Amino acid sequence: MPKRVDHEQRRRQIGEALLRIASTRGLQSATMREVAAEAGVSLRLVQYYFHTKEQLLVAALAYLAEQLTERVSASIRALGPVTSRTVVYGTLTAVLPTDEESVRLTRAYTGFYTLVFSEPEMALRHGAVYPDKLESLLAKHIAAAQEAGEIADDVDPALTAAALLALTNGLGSSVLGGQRDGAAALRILEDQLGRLFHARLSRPPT
Amino acid sequence: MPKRVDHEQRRRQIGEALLRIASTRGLQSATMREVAAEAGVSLRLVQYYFHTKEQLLVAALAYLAEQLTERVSASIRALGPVTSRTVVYGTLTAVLPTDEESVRLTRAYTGFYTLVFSEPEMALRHGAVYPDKLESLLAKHIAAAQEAGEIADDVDPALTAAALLALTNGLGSSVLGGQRDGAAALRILEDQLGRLFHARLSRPPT
DNA sequence: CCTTTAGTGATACGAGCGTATCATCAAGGC
DNA sequence: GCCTTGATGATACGCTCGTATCACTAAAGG
Repeated sequence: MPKRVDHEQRRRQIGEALLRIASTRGLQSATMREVAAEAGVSLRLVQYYFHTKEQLLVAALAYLAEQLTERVSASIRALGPVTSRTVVYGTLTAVLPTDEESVRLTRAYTGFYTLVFSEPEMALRHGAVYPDKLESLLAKHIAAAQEAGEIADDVDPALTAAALLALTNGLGSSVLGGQRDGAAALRILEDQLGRLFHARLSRPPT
Repeated sequence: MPKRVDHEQRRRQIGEALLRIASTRGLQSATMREVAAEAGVSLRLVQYYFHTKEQLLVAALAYLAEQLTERVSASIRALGPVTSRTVVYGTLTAVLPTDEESVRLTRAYTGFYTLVFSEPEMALRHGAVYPDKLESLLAKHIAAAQEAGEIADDVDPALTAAALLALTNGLGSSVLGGQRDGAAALRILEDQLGRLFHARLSRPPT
């Protein structure tokens, strides 16, 4: 066999070119030709490694999920010792588009998310319901914090986890839509989180 | 002048055909030809009333906003006497995709919202930042409920209004994405609203 | 009556898209 | 040392899109 090039590296190179386009010009302008130009390769090469555009999208989404989970765990680690509280804070703030990297990730992710609306069949062909895992993870840690007395007893962990995730997604959309900046969104999220944690302490019976 | 047809009615007929497509097959498949077919007219007629597609989109968005505000006020009215509490509840639950009509409206609205991501210049050419007005309205009524003792004093009306709106948008997206159904989303929203209102009463100092 | 003009229809154009085709090149196995 | 086969490049095809063009109709005004 000739040309001993690393296939996986090439696929990554192309896949991340698509992500770069998705996070700047939007996923809808990530055409095969644009991706090829962004990756610095020929159109034929993109077709060679990904027989169809759908395959390319799926691979790129996998790379994106990889980057996202890495960012989330890094954000948790940065908050010091791993507690239920740091996991919840770290997870949600990592997803929120506050700095350049998270804006990039959120923009790309939103592109794929909206793609599901327009092409539901494609979403069915591949499993990948990422947020569901996050939600149960959050619910678990909320319940744990509840047992530790950091969260009021009458809080429903499942409902609250879903609410926090939906809140964060909604805030992210508003940031991307230019309605507010990342700092303002973070303030809103932290207000809600602060109200949830230590609810017993900060809420006197006045 | 010949053919005494009502121009505004014709424009509405075409604009609502676009909305119908946007809420079923998605806004991206609302091409000029599809809209013409859906409205039961020729392509030329669509071009006649809307010189460009952008004009058609803008007009359709105006119709959609009209329908949305009407639904919101109807939802508030249905909750009985108009109080700050019913305004907040009515507004948010009206936006949430729980029944067939709200699913239609939310789907169409989401289509336009995602269009802003891909075509930011178009959003700049026309003002129309609908949610900002809603947010200040909610903040006003939260502050009023606070004065009436229905909401805890340490709640920040502006931050909370933004959070509720973002939460509702996020929940709406999750419903449209098939992550949960409208009833589940409503449960999550009502849990949060119930926790906000009567915070003093339902939160014993235990 | 017939001219003007708003309304309507069928069709064409150029661009961009995903995908397919054809030819070429380089490296190992016999 | 050729020949098989994986890797690469240039180009073409068929489709759909928004938009433009050309011709035709019918009703009001002089």
